Amino acid sequence: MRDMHGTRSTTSGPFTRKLQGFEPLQEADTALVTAIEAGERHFPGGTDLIREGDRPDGMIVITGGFACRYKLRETGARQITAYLLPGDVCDLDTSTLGRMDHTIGTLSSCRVVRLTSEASERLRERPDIARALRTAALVSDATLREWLVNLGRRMAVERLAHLFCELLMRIRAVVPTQGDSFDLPITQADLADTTGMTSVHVNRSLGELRRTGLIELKGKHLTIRDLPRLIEVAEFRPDYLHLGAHALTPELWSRSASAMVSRCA
Amino acid sequence: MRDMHGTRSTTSGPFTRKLQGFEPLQEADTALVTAIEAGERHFPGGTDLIREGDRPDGMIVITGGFACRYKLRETGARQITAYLLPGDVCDLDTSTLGRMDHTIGTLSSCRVVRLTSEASERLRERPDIARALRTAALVSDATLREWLVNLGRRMAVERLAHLFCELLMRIRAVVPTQGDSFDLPITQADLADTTGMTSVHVNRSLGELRRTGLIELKGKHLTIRDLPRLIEVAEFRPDYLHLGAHALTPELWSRSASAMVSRCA
DNA sequence: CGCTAGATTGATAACTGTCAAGGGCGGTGG
DNA sequence: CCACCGCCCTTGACAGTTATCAATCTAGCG
Repeated sequence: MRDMHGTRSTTSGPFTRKLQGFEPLQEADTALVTAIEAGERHFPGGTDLIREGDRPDGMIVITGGFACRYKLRETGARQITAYLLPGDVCDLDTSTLGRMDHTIGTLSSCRVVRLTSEASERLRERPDIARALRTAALVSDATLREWLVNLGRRMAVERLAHLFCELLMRIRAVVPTQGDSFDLPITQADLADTTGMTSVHVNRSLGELRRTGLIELKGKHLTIRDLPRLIEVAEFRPDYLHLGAHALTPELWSRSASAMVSRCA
Repeated sequence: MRDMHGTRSTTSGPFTRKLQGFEPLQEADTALVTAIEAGERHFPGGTDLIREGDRPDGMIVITGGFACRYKLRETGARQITAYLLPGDVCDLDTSTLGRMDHTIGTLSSCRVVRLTSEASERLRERPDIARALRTAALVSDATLREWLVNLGRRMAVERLAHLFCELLMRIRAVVPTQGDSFDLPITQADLADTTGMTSVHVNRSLGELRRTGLIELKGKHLTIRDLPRLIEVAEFRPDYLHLGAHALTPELWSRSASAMVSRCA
Protein backbone atom coordinates (compact mmCIF):
# COMPACT_ATOMS: atom_id res chain seq x y z
CA MET A 1 0.00 0.00 0.00
CA ARG A 2 3.02 2.23 0.03
CA ASP A 3 5.32 2.82 -2.85
CA MET A 4 9.09 2.66 -2.73
CA HIS A 5 9.32 6.22 -1.48
CA GLY A 6 7.07 5.49 1.47
CA THR A 7 4.50 7.92 0.16
CA ARG A 8 0.89 6.94 0.47
CA SER A 9 -0.07 5.34 -2.81
CA THR A 10 -2.78 6.96 -4.90
CA THR A 11 -4.05 3.52 -5.82
CA SER A 12 -5.89 3.16 -2.55
CA GLY A 13 -9.61 3.81 -2.81
CA PRO A 14 -11.63 6.73 -1.46
CA PHE A 15 -12.86 4.86 1.59
CA THR A 16 -9.34 3.94 2.61
CA ARG A 17 -8.23 7.49 1.99
CA LYS A 18 -11.10 8.93 3.96
CA LEU A 19 -10.44 6.81 7.04
CA GLN A 20 -6.71 7.45 6.81
CA GLY A 21 -7.47 11.12 6.79
CA PHE A 22 -9.03 10.76 10.22
CA GLU A 23 -6.72 8.17 11.73
CA PRO A 24 -3.42 6.63 10.65
CA LEU A 25 -4.04 2.95 9.89
CA GLN A 26 -1.82 -0.08 10.22
CA GLU A 27 -1.04 -2.12 7.12
CA ALA A 28 -3.48 -4.82 8.21
CA ASP A 29 -6.28 -2.31 8.68
CA THR A 30 -5.56 -0.68 5.36
CA ALA A 31 -5.66 -4.06 3.67
CA LEU A 32 -8.99 -4.87 5.29
CA VAL A 33 -10.55 -1.57 4.26
CA THR A 34 -9.18 -1.83 0.75
CA ALA A 35 -10.55 -5.36 0.46
CA ILE A 36 -13.95 -4.05 1.43
CA GLU A 37 -13.85 -1.43 -1.29
CA ALA A 38 -13.44 -4.21 -3.82
CA GLY A 39 -16.98 -5.35 -3.14
CA GLU A 40 -18.54 -2.36 -4.83
CA ARG A 41 -21.65 -2.56 -6.99
CA HIS A 42 -22.92 -0.09 -9.57
CA PHE A 43 -26.18 1.83 -9.49
CA PRO A 44 -27.54 4.35 -11.97
CA GLY A 45 -28.37 7.87 -10.89
CA GLY A 46 -31.74 8.41 -9.27
CA THR A 47 -31.76 5.06 -7.51
CA ASP A 48 -33.02 4.81 -3.96
CA LEU A 49 -30.60 2.59 -2.04
CA ILE A 50 -32.61 2.62 1.16
CA ARG A 51 -36.03 4.14 1.65
CA GLU A 52 -37.61 5.96 4.53
CA GLY A 53 -39.39 3.41 6.65
CA ASP A 54 -37.04 0.55 5.79
CA ARG A 55 -35.38 -1.44 8.54
CA PRO A 56 -31.96 -2.16 7.11
CA ASP A 57 -28.81 -2.80 9.09
CA GLY A 58 -25.07 -2.76 8.62
CA MET A 59 -23.67 0.12 6.68
CA ILE A 60 -23.20 1.62 3.25
CA VAL A 61 -19.98 2.94 1.74
CA ILE A 62 -19.92 5.14 -1.32
CA THR A 63 -16.86 4.42 -3.44
CA GLY A 64 -17.80 6.44 -6.50
CA GLY A 65 -20.30 9.08 -7.60
CA PHE A 66 -22.60 11.35 -5.63
CA ALA A 67 -25.32 10.02 -3.36
CA CYS A 68 -27.40 11.79 -0.75
CA ARG A 69 -29.78 11.55 2.14
CA TYR A 70 -33.12 13.22 1.53
CA LYS A 71 -36.62 13.63 2.83
CA LEU A 72 -39.79 14.35 0.91
CA ARG A 73 -42.69 16.53 1.97
CA GLU A 74 -46.19 15.40 1.19
CA THR A 75 -46.26 18.17 -1.39
CA GLY A 76 -43.46 16.37 -3.20
CA ALA A 77 -40.85 18.94 -2.24
CA ARG A 78 -37.50 17.34 -1.56
CA GLN A 79 -34.86 18.41 0.91
CA ILE A 80 -31.42 16.88 0.65
CA THR A 81 -29.88 16.70 4.12
CA ALA A 82 -26.43 15.35 3.28
CA TYR A 83 -24.17 14.49 0.40
CA LEU A 84 -22.51 11.11 0.39
CA LEU A 85 -19.31 11.43 -1.59
CA PRO A 86 -16.73 8.80 -2.46
CA GLY A 87 -15.24 7.50 0.76
CA ASP A 88 -18.29 8.45 2.80
CA VAL A 89 -19.90 5.86 4.96
CA CYS A 90 -23.22 5.80 6.70
CA ASP A 91 -24.51 3.64 9.45
CA LEU A 92 -27.94 2.16 9.14
CA ASP A 93 -28.47 2.30 12.87
CA THR A 94 -31.80 0.70 12.83
CA SER A 95 -30.70 -1.78 15.45
CA THR A 96 -31.44 0.94 17.96
CA LEU A 97 -33.78 3.19 16.06
CA GLY A 98 -36.16 0.87 14.31
CA ARG A 99 -36.69 2.41 10.93
CA MET A 100 -35.07 4.92 8.61
CA ASP A 101 -36.41 8.45 8.96
CA HIS A 102 -35.09 9.39 5.52
CA THR A 103 -34.11 7.94 2.18
CA ILE A 104 -30.63 7.36 0.81
CA GLY A 105 -30.40 7.62 -2.93
CA THR A 106 -27.95 8.20 -5.74
CA LEU A 107 -27.71 11.54 -7.50
CA SER A 108 -25.32 10.37 -10.21
CA SER A 109 -24.40 6.83 -11.13
CA CYS A 110 -22.58 5.43 -8.13
CA ARG A 111 -20.35 2.67 -6.92
CA VAL A 112 -21.57 1.40 -3.57
CA VAL A 113 -20.51 -1.18 -1.03
CA ARG A 114 -23.18 -2.61 1.21
CA LEU A 115 -21.94 -4.15 4.44
CA THR A 116 -23.95 -6.49 6.62
CA SER A 117 -24.09 -5.70 10.31
CA GLU A 118 -21.68 -8.58 10.88
CA ALA A 119 -19.18 -7.16 8.44
CA SER A 120 -19.42 -3.68 9.91
CA GLU A 121 -19.08 -5.24 13.36
CA ARG A 122 -15.88 -6.88 12.22
CA LEU A 123 -14.61 -3.54 10.95
CA ARG A 124 -15.30 -1.92 14.27
CA GLU A 125 -13.27 -4.55 16.09
CA ARG A 126 -10.18 -2.78 14.80
CA PRO A 127 -9.64 0.07 17.26
CA ASP A 128 -8.16 2.51 14.75
CA ILE A 129 -10.87 1.89 12.20
CA ALA A 130 -13.50 2.21 14.89
CA ARG A 131 -12.03 5.54 15.92
CA ALA A 132 -11.93 6.75 12.35
CA LEU A 133 -15.58 5.79 11.87
CA ARG A 134 -16.54 7.61 15.04
CA THR A 135 -14.77 10.70 13.84
CA ALA A 136 -16.51 10.42 10.48
CA ALA A 137 -19.86 10.32 12.23
CA LEU A 138 -19.05 13.38 14.33
CA VAL A 139 -17.90 15.25 11.24
CA SER A 140 -21.13 14.52 9.44
CA ASP A 141 -23.00 15.86 12.46
CA ALA A 142 -20.96 19.04 12.35
CA THR A 143 -21.64 19.27 8.62
CA LEU A 144 -25.35 19.05 9.24
CA ARG A 145 -25.12 21.96 11.66
CA GLU A 146 -23.16 23.95 9.14
CA TRP A 147 -25.84 23.27 6.55
CA LEU A 148 -28.46 24.52 8.97
CA VAL A 149 -26.60 27.80 9.24
CA ASN A 150 -26.38 27.83 5.47
CA LEU A 151 -30.14 27.53 5.02
CA GLY A 152 -31.09 29.69 7.94
CA ARG A 153 -28.69 32.57 7.70
CA ARG A 154 -27.20 32.92 4.24
CA MET A 155 -28.41 34.38 0.93
CA ALA A 156 -28.77 32.25 -2.19
CA VAL A 157 -25.37 33.08 -3.67
CA GLU A 158 -23.65 32.53 -0.35
CA ARG A 159 -25.32 29.18 0.09
CA LEU A 160 -24.04 27.91 -3.22
CA ALA A 161 -20.62 29.35 -2.56
CA HIS A 162 -20.47 27.58 0.77
CA LEU A 163 -21.62 24.30 -0.70
CA PHE A 164 -19.00 24.48 -3.43
CA CYS A 165 -16.24 25.22 -0.94
CA GLU A 166 -17.28 22.28 1.16
CA LEU A 167 -17.48 19.94 -1.79
CA LEU A 168 -14.10 20.99 -3.08
CA MET A 169 -12.48 20.27 0.27
CA ARG A 170 -14.24 16.99 0.79
CA ILE A 171 -13.48 15.70 -2.68
CA ARG A 172 -9.88 16.79 -2.51
CA ALA A 173 -9.50 14.75 0.66
CA VAL A 174 -10.30 11.50 -1.13
CA VAL A 175 -9.58 11.96 -4.83
CA PRO A 176 -6.66 13.58 -6.61
CA THR A 177 -7.95 16.70 -8.34
CA GLN A 178 -6.47 19.23 -10.68
CA GLY A 179 -6.33 22.64 -9.09
CA ASP A 180 -9.56 24.06 -7.75
CA SER A 181 -11.94 22.01 -9.84
CA PHE A 182 -13.88 18.79 -9.66
CA ASP A 183 -16.70 16.85 -11.30
CA LEU A 184 -20.12 17.80 -10.03
CA PRO A 185 -22.40 15.15 -11.54
CA ILE A 186 -25.70 16.61 -10.37
CA THR A 187 -28.42 18.85 -11.77
CA GLN A 188 -29.38 22.37 -10.81
CA ALA A 189 -32.59 20.92 -9.39
CA ASP A 190 -30.45 18.82 -7.04
CA LEU A 191 -28.58 21.93 -5.97
CA ALA A 192 -31.93 23.57 -5.36
CA ASP A 193 -33.11 20.72 -3.15
CA THR A 194 -29.84 20.99 -1.27
CA THR A 195 -29.86 24.71 -0.65
CA GLY A 196 -33.57 25.15 -0.05
CA MET A 197 -34.24 27.13 -3.20
CA THR A 198 -35.83 26.77 -6.63
CA SER A 199 -33.94 25.44 -9.62
CA VAL A 200 -34.71 28.71 -11.39
CA HIS A 201 -33.15 30.70 -8.62
CA VAL A 202 -30.19 28.35 -8.46
CA ASN A 203 -29.69 29.03 -12.13
CA ARG A 204 -29.70 32.78 -11.65
CA SER A 205 -27.41 32.59 -8.64
CA LEU A 206 -24.96 30.41 -10.57
CA GLY A 207 -25.08 33.03 -13.26
CA GLU A 208 -24.05 35.63 -10.72
CA LEU A 209 -21.17 33.49 -9.46
CA ARG A 210 -20.06 33.13 -13.05
CA ARG A 211 -20.40 36.77 -13.93
CA THR A 212 -18.36 37.82 -10.95
CA GLY A 213 -15.64 35.41 -12.01
CA LEU A 214 -15.87 33.15 -9.00
CA ILE A 215 -16.71 29.90 -10.72
CA GLU A 216 -17.15 28.23 -14.06
CA LEU A 217 -19.62 25.40 -14.39
CA LYS A 218 -20.34 23.48 -17.50
CA GLY A 219 -20.76 19.89 -18.50
CA LYS A 220 -21.04 18.73 -14.91
CA HIS A 221 -17.60 20.03 -14.12
CA LEU A 222 -17.07 22.84 -11.65
CA THR A 223 -14.01 25.01 -11.80
CA ILE A 224 -13.44 27.48 -9.02
CA ARG A 225 -11.80 30.48 -10.61
CA ASP A 226 -11.16 32.47 -7.46
CA LEU A 227 -11.16 30.28 -4.39
CA PRO A 228 -10.09 32.96 -1.91
CA ARG A 229 -12.94 35.17 -2.97
CA LEU A 230 -15.42 32.30 -2.99
CA ILE A 231 -14.36 31.40 0.54
CA GLU A 232 -14.83 35.03 1.50
CA VAL A 233 -18.32 35.17 0.00
CA ALA A 234 -19.30 31.92 1.67
CA GLU A 235 -17.65 32.83 4.95
CA PHE A 236 -16.26 29.33 4.72
CA ARG A 237 -14.28 27.91 7.64
CA PRO A 238 -13.22 24.32 6.89
CA ASP A 239 -12.57 23.40 10.51
CA TYR A 240 -15.77 21.43 10.86
CA LEU A 241 -14.64 18.94 8.22
CA HIS A 242 -11.61 17.87 10.23
CA LEU A 243 -9.44 17.49 7.19
CA GLY A 244 -5.81 16.61 7.35
CA ALA A 245 -3.17 18.88 5.94
CA HIS A 246 -3.10 16.99 2.66
CA ALA A 247 -6.62 18.12 1.84
CA LEU A 248 -6.16 21.72 2.91
CA THR A 249 -2.97 22.20 0.93
CA PRO A 250 -3.85 21.18 -2.59
CA GLU A 251 -0.28 21.64 -3.66
CA LEU A 252 0.70 18.50 -1.80
CA TRP A 253 -1.96 16.58 -3.62
CA SER A 254 -1.20 17.89 -7.04
CA ARG A 255 2.49 17.43 -6.57
CA SER A 256 2.24 13.87 -5.33
CA ALA A 257 -0.35 13.10 -7.98
CA SER A 258 1.74 14.42 -10.82
CA ALA A 259 4.74 12.63 -9.34
CA MET A 260 2.70 9.46 -9.42
CA VAL A 261 1.71 10.03 -12.99
CA SER A 262 5.27 10.63 -14.09
CA ARG A 263 6.44 7.55 -12.21
CA CYS A 264 3.78 5.43 -13.87
CA ALA A 265 4.38 6.79 -17.31
CA MET B 1 -38.99 5.21 42.22
CA ARG B 2 -42.35 3.59 41.73
CA ASP B 3 -45.43 4.31 43.76
CA MET B 4 -47.74 1.76 45.24
CA HIS B 5 -49.66 1.40 42.02
CA GLY B 6 -46.52 0.52 40.10
CA THR B 7 -46.87 3.68 38.05
CA ARG B 8 -43.73 5.60 37.28
CA SER B 9 -43.45 8.29 39.90
CA THR B 10 -43.60 11.91 38.80
CA THR B 11 -40.93 12.78 41.33
CA SER B 12 -38.14 11.53 39.09
CA GLY B 13 -36.33 14.26 37.22
CA PRO B 14 -36.40 15.07 33.52
CA PHE B 15 -33.12 13.30 32.76
CA THR B 16 -34.33 10.11 34.37
CA ARG B 17 -37.59 10.41 32.55
CA LYS B 18 -35.91 11.05 29.25
CA LEU B 19 -33.67 8.00 29.46
CA GLN B 20 -36.53 5.85 30.68
CA GLY B 21 -38.46 6.94 27.64
CA PHE B 22 -35.81 5.36 25.45
CA GLU B 23 -34.92 2.33 27.52
CA PRO B 24 -36.45 0.73 30.61
CA LEU B 25 -33.99 1.11 33.47
CA GLN B 26 -33.26 -1.07 36.47
CA GLU B 27 -33.71 0.40 39.94
CA ALA B 28 -29.96 0.74 40.35
CA ASP B 29 -29.63 2.63 37.07
CA THR B 30 -32.53 4.87 37.91
CA ALA B 31 -30.98 5.66 41.25
CA LEU B 32 -27.68 6.51 39.62
CA VAL B 33 -29.26 8.82 37.08
CA THR B 34 -31.43 10.47 39.70
CA ALA B 35 -28.38 11.02 41.89
CA ILE B 36 -26.68 12.74 38.99
CA GLU B 37 -29.61 15.08 38.53
CA ALA B 38 -29.10 16.25 42.08
CA GLY B 39 -25.83 17.89 41.11
CA GLU B 40 -27.51 20.63 39.13
CA ARG B 41 -26.32 24.23 39.13
CA HIS B 42 -28.22 27.35 38.13
CA PHE B 43 -27.39 29.73 35.31
CA PRO B 44 -29.23 32.86 34.20
CA GLY B 45 -30.55 33.16 30.67
CA GLY B 46 -28.10 34.24 28.01
CA THR B 47 -25.16 32.42 29.54
CA ASP B 48 -22.71 30.58 27.32
CA LEU B 49 -21.98 27.25 28.97
CA ILE B 50 -19.40 26.20 26.41
CA ARG B 51 -18.03 28.31 23.62
CA GLU B 52 -17.03 27.50 20.09
CA GLY B 53 -13.33 26.69 20.11
CA ASP B 54 -13.32 25.35 23.65
CA ARG B 55 -11.92 21.91 24.37
CA PRO B 56 -14.19 20.62 27.09
CA ASP B 57 -14.93 16.99 27.82
CA GLY B 58 -17.51 14.92 29.59
CA MET B 59 -21.12 15.87 29.08
CA ILE B 60 -23.82 18.33 29.97
CA VAL B 61 -27.32 17.56 31.12
CA ILE B 62 -30.09 20.13 31.16
CA THR B 63 -32.43 19.59 34.08
CA GLY B 64 -34.45 22.78 33.81
CA GLY B 65 -35.06 25.63 31.40
CA PHE B 66 -34.25 26.06 27.72
CA ALA B 67 -30.72 25.95 26.36
CA CYS B 68 -29.48 25.65 22.81
CA ARG B 69 -26.61 25.03 20.47
CA TYR B 70 -25.86 27.93 18.18
CA LYS B 71 -23.36 29.33 15.72
CA LEU B 72 -22.64 32.94 14.88
CA ARG B 73 -21.81 34.39 11.50
CA GLU B 74 -19.18 37.07 11.28
CA THR B 75 -22.03 39.47 10.58
CA GLY B 76 -23.36 38.69 14.03
CA ALA B 77 -26.28 36.68 12.71
CA ARG B 78 -27.07 33.74 14.93
CA GLN B 79 -28.42 30.36 13.93
CA ILE B 80 -29.68 28.05 16.63
CA THR B 81 -29.10 24.46 15.59
CA ALA B 82 -30.74 22.61 18.45
CA TYR B 83 -32.79 23.12 21.56
CA LEU B 84 -31.65 21.50 24.76
CA LEU B 85 -34.71 20.94 26.89
CA PRO B 86 -34.97 19.46 30.39
CA GLY B 87 -33.71 15.90 30.25
CA ASP B 88 -31.55 16.54 27.21
CA VAL B 89 -27.94 15.58 27.33
CA CYS B 90 -25.09 16.46 25.06
CA ASP B 91 -21.71 14.94 24.66
CA LEU B 92 -18.70 17.18 24.49
CA ASP B 93 -16.91 14.78 22.21
CA THR B 94 -13.75 16.73 22.03
CA SER B 95 -11.75 13.68 22.94
CA THR B 96 -12.02 12.74 19.28
CA LEU B 97 -12.81 16.04 17.65
CA GLY B 98 -10.51 18.51 19.32
CA ARG B 99 -12.61 21.60 19.72
CA MET B 100 -16.24 22.67 19.76
CA ASP B 101 -17.56 23.85 16.40
CA HIS B 102 -20.45 25.66 18.07
CA THR B 103 -21.51 27.26 21.30
CA ILE B 104 -23.88 25.91 23.91
CA GLY B 105 -25.78 28.58 25.79
CA THR B 106 -28.87 29.12 27.88
CA LEU B 107 -31.94 30.80 26.46
CA SER B 108 -33.81 31.05 29.74
CA SER B 109 -32.47 30.57 33.22
CA CYS B 110 -31.44 26.94 33.43
CA ARG B 111 -30.54 24.15 35.75
CA VAL B 112 -27.54 22.29 34.42
CA VAL B 113 -25.45 19.30 35.42
CA ARG B 114 -21.90 19.17 34.18
CA LEU B 115 -20.32 15.72 34.15
CA THR B 116 -16.61 15.06 33.88
CA SER B 117 -15.52 12.54 31.29
CA GLU B 118 -14.89 10.09 34.12
CA ALA B 119 -18.43 10.49 35.41
CA SER B 120 -19.93 10.11 31.95
CA GLU B 121 -17.71 7.08 31.43
CA ARG B 122 -19.11 5.58 34.56
CA LEU B 123 -22.62 6.23 33.30
CA ARG B 124 -21.87 4.46 30.07
CA GLU B 125 -20.67 1.39 31.90
CA ARG B 126 -24.32 0.59 32.57
CA PRO B 127 -25.48 -1.13 29.38
CA ASP B 128 -29.06 0.13 29.52
CA ILE B 129 -28.02 3.70 30.19
CA ALA B 130 -25.45 3.48 27.44
CA ARG B 131 -28.11 2.28 25.04
CA ALA B 132 -30.48 5.06 26.08
CA LEU B 133 -27.75 7.63 25.53
CA ARG B 134 -27.00 6.21 22.10
CA THR B 135 -30.64 6.43 21.19
CA ALA B 136 -30.78 10.01 22.44
CA ALA B 137 -27.86 10.90 20.19
CA LEU B 138 -29.50 9.30 17.16
CA VAL B 139 -32.73 11.12 17.89
CA SER B 140 -30.97 14.45 18.03
CA ASP B 141 -29.40 13.65 14.66
CA ALA B 142 -32.82 12.90 13.24
CA THR B 143 -34.10 16.14 14.74
CA LEU B 144 -31.35 18.07 13.03
CA ARG B 145 -32.39 16.59 9.68
CA GLU B 146 -35.98 17.49 10.37
CA TRP B 147 -34.92 21.06 11.13
CA LEU B 148 -33.08 21.19 7.83
CA VAL B 149 -36.29 20.28 6.04
CA ASN B 150 -38.03 22.93 8.09
CA LEU B 151 -35.65 25.69 6.99
CA GLY B 152 -35.25 24.48 3.45
CA ARG B 153 -38.75 23.55 2.45
CA ARG B 154 -41.35 25.19 4.67
CA MET B 155 -42.92 28.64 4.81
CA ALA B 156 -42.60 30.84 7.87
CA VAL B 157 -45.91 29.85 9.46
CA GLU B 158 -45.25 26.19 8.83
CA ARG B 159 -41.80 26.43 10.38
CA LEU B 160 -43.17 27.84 13.60
CA ALA B 161 -46.01 25.33 13.61
CA HIS B 162 -43.54 22.49 13.23
CA LEU B 163 -41.29 23.81 15.94
CA PHE B 164 -44.21 24.16 18.34
CA CYS B 165 -45.38 20.62 17.62
CA GLU B 166 -41.92 19.28 18.28
CA LEU B 167 -41.50 21.23 21.48
CA LEU B 168 -44.87 20.13 22.79
CA MET B 169 -44.01 16.49 22.23
CA ARG B 170 -40.54 16.73 23.66
CA ILE B 171 -41.64 18.59 26.74
CA ARG B 172 -44.52 16.29 27.35
CA ALA B 173 -42.12 13.38 27.36
CA VAL B 174 -40.25 14.71 30.37
CA VAL B 175 -42.52 17.04 32.29
CA PRO B 176 -46.17 16.72 33.26
CA THR B 177 -48.13 19.33 31.32
CA GLN B 178 -51.68 20.48 31.30
CA GLY B 179 -53.33 19.75 27.99
CA ASP B 180 -51.69 21.09 24.88
CA SER B 181 -49.73 23.88 26.51
CA PHE B 182 -46.31 24.50 27.97
CA ASP B 183 -43.96 27.25 29.11
CA LEU B 184 -41.88 28.70 26.31
CA PRO B 185 -39.35 30.88 28.12
CA ILE B 186 -37.72 32.40 25.05
CA THR B 187 -38.06 35.57 23.00
CA GLN B 188 -39.34 36.04 19.49
CA ALA B 189 -35.78 36.87 18.47
CA ASP B 190 -34.77 33.40 19.67
CA LEU B 191 -37.55 31.89 17.58
CA ALA B 192 -36.25 33.88 14.65
CA ASP B 193 -32.72 32.57 15.09
CA THR B 194 -34.17 29.09 15.28
CA THR B 195 -36.34 29.24 12.20
CA GLY B 196 -34.05 31.29 10.00
CA MET B 197 -36.24 34.37 9.92
CA THR B 198 -36.44 37.89 11.34
CA SER B 199 -37.99 38.65 14.68
CA VAL B 200 -40.38 40.98 12.87
CA HIS B 201 -41.53 38.23 10.59
CA VAL B 202 -41.78 35.80 13.49
CA ASN B 203 -44.05 38.31 15.14
CA ARG B 204 -46.32 38.55 12.12
CA SER B 205 -46.38 34.78 11.62
CA LEU B 206 -47.29 34.27 15.26
CA GLY B 207 -50.08 36.75 14.68
CA GLU B 208 -51.36 34.63 11.86
CA LEU B 209 -51.24 31.46 13.97
CA ARG B 210 -53.21 33.33 16.61
CA ARG B 211 -55.76 34.80 14.22
CA THR B 212 -56.48 31.40 12.72
CA GLY B 213 -57.08 30.02 16.20
CA LEU B 214 -54.18 27.59 16.18
CA ILE B 215 -52.26 28.90 19.14
CA GLU B 216 -52.28 31.37 21.97
CA LEU B 217 -49.00 32.78 23.19
CA LYS B 218 -48.60 35.25 25.97
CA GLY B 219 -46.40 35.71 28.95
CA LYS B 220 -43.96 33.04 27.82
CA HIS B 221 -46.67 30.43 27.87
CA LEU B 222 -47.79 28.69 24.70
CA THR B 223 -51.21 27.14 24.46
CA ILE B 224 -52.01 25.12 21.39
CA ARG B 225 -55.68 25.70 20.71
CA ASP B 226 -56.07 23.27 17.84
CA LEU B 227 -53.35 20.65 17.83
CA PRO B 228 -54.74 18.54 14.98
CA ARG B 229 -54.83 21.55 12.71
CA LEU B 230 -51.40 22.72 13.82
CA ILE B 231 -50.00 19.27 13.06
CA GLU B 232 -51.69 19.46 9.67
CA VAL B 233 -50.21 22.86 8.90
CA ALA B 234 -46.75 21.76 10.02
CA GLU B 235 -47.01 18.38 8.32
CA PHE B 236 -45.70 17.10 11.61
CA ARG B 237 -44.81 13.42 11.95
CA PRO B 238 -43.44 12.72 15.44
CA ASP B 239 -41.73 9.46 14.47
CA TYR B 240 -38.29 10.99 14.41
CA LEU B 241 -38.47 11.81 18.11
CA HIS B 242 -38.85 8.16 19.10
CA LEU B 243 -41.23 8.93 21.89
CA GLY B 244 -42.87 6.30 23.98
CA ALA B 245 -46.62 5.98 24.20
CA HIS B 246 -46.76 8.06 27.37
CA ALA B 247 -45.65 11.14 25.47
CA LEU B 248 -47.89 10.66 22.50
CA THR B 249 -50.99 10.11 24.58
CA PRO B 250 -51.20 13.13 26.84
CA GLU B 251 -54.20 11.65 28.61
CA LEU B 252 -51.96 9.17 30.39
CA TRP B 253 -49.79 11.96 31.62
CA SER B 254 -52.55 14.24 32.78
CA ARG B 255 -54.36 11.43 34.50
CA SER B 256 -51.35 10.14 36.38
CA ALA B 257 -50.29 13.69 37.22
CA SER B 258 -53.65 14.67 38.62
CA ALA B 259 -53.75 11.37 40.47
CA MET B 260 -50.40 12.30 41.98
CA VAL B 261 -51.65 15.67 42.99
CA SER B 262 -54.74 14.34 44.66
CA ARG B 263 -52.69 11.71 46.48
CA CYS B 264 -50.31 14.33 47.75
CA ALA B 265 -53.01 16.76 48.77
C1' DC C 1 -32.32 13.69 -36.95
C1' DG C 2 -35.67 14.03 -33.63
C1' DC C 3 -36.26 13.49 -28.50
C1' DT C 4 -35.91 14.69 -23.94
C1' DA C 5 -34.01 16.22 -19.71
C1' DG C 6 -31.83 19.99 -18.20
C1' DA C 7 -30.45 24.90 -18.58
C1' DT C 8 -31.72 29.61 -19.39
C1' DT C 9 -34.51 33.75 -19.52
C1' DG C 10 -38.41 37.09 -18.81
C1' DA C 11 -42.40 38.85 -16.45
C1' DT C 12 -44.86 38.85 -12.42
C1' DA C 13 -46.34 37.63 -7.78
C1' DA C 14 -45.39 36.18 -3.17
C1' DC C 15 -42.73 36.07 0.69
C1' DT C 16 -39.51 37.88 3.83
C1' DG C 17 -36.31 41.51 5.32
C1' DT C 18 -35.27 46.30 6.72
C1' DC C 19 -36.06 50.51 8.95
C1' DA C 20 -38.41 53.09 12.09
C1' DA C 21 -41.71 54.25 15.48
C1' DG C 22 -44.78 53.18 19.23
C1' DG C 23 -46.72 50.38 23.09
C1' DG C 24 -46.71 47.27 27.04
C1' DC C 25 -44.90 45.15 30.93
C1' DG C 26 -41.90 43.93 34.58
C1' DG C 27 -38.16 45.44 37.48
C1' DT C 28 -35.62 49.03 40.15
C1' DG C 29 -34.85 53.04 42.75
C1' DG C 30 -36.67 56.91 45.02
C1' DC D 1 -46.47 53.46 45.77
C1' DC D 2 -45.05 55.61 41.73
C1' DA D 3 -41.88 57.09 38.14
C1' DC D 4 -38.54 55.55 35.21
C1' DC D 5 -36.00 52.45 32.37
C1' DG D 6 -35.08 48.76 29.39
C1' DC D 7 -36.35 44.87 26.94
C1' DC D 8 -39.47 42.95 24.21
C1' DC D 9 -43.50 42.90 21.44
C1' DT D 10 -46.23 45.10 17.81
C1' DT D 11 -47.19 47.67 13.65
C1' DG D 12 -46.59 50.26 9.22
C1' DA D 13 -44.32 51.41 4.98
C1' DC D 14 -41.15 50.05 1.88
C1' DA D 15 -37.27 47.40 -0.30
C1' DG D 16 -35.08 43.19 -1.47
C1' DT D 17 -35.04 38.41 -2.25
C1' DT D 18 -37.01 34.36 -3.93
C1' DA D 19 -40.89 31.77 -6.03
C1' DT D 20 -43.99 30.93 -9.84
C1' DC D 21 -45.35 30.47 -14.48
C1' DA D 22 -44.24 29.98 -19.01
C1' DA D 23 -41.47 29.90 -22.95
C1' DT D 24 -37.27 29.04 -25.35
C1' DC D 25 -32.86 27.14 -25.88
C1' DT D 26 -29.26 23.54 -25.59
C1' DA D 27 -26.76 19.41 -25.44
C1' DG D 28 -26.49 14.54 -25.02
C1' DC D 29 -28.32 10.39 -27.04
C1' DG D 30 -30.75 6.55 -29.47
